Amino acid sequence: MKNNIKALRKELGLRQEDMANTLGVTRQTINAIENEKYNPTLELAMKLARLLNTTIEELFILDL
Amino acid sequence: MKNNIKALRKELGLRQEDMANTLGVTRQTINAIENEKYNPTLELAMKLARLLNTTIEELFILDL
DNA sequence: TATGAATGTAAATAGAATTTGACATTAAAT
DNA sequence: ATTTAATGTCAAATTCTATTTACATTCATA
Repeated sequence: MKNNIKALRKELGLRQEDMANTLGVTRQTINAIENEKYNPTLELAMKLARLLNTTIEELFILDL
Repeated sequence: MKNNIKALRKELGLRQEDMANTLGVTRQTINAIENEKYNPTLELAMKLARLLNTTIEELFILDL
């Protein structure tokens, strides 16, 4: 499961902490998802996609 | 978080147990997701969407 | 090169997803 | 009306996600 959160995040000029605050999670959670430490829940992933003005399918790539 | 898994599943003539088997989870997990008992992980949600020939965005509706 | 801001990371813990096993309910068909 | 398949549900145990706290590392810039 890869993703391009970091690229999209930087396009918007946001820090991990900014995203964490607006999504109501911690900075470490955002960091862990960006660096593919684990799979987020669907709801958090959808909020992430919405914040980054994109879709789940464009944000996350299920490698299989 | 609503979804239309049941409708799409029946269009394909699949049972909950069929989906569970192909996705490598238990029937109870499929049932719980269909009946909105909890949010699945992103990976499972993506596999579900792929199995049902649709996208996350069309399968799940984040009510907010 | 030194300083601060942003990011990476780790361990412990809490909390939620999923499994297991079992039983109840519904739907379909005989 | 019976039987069987399919679905709904529940409790306990397990696995994994997510939080918290804390410290290390990278990166930019003075």
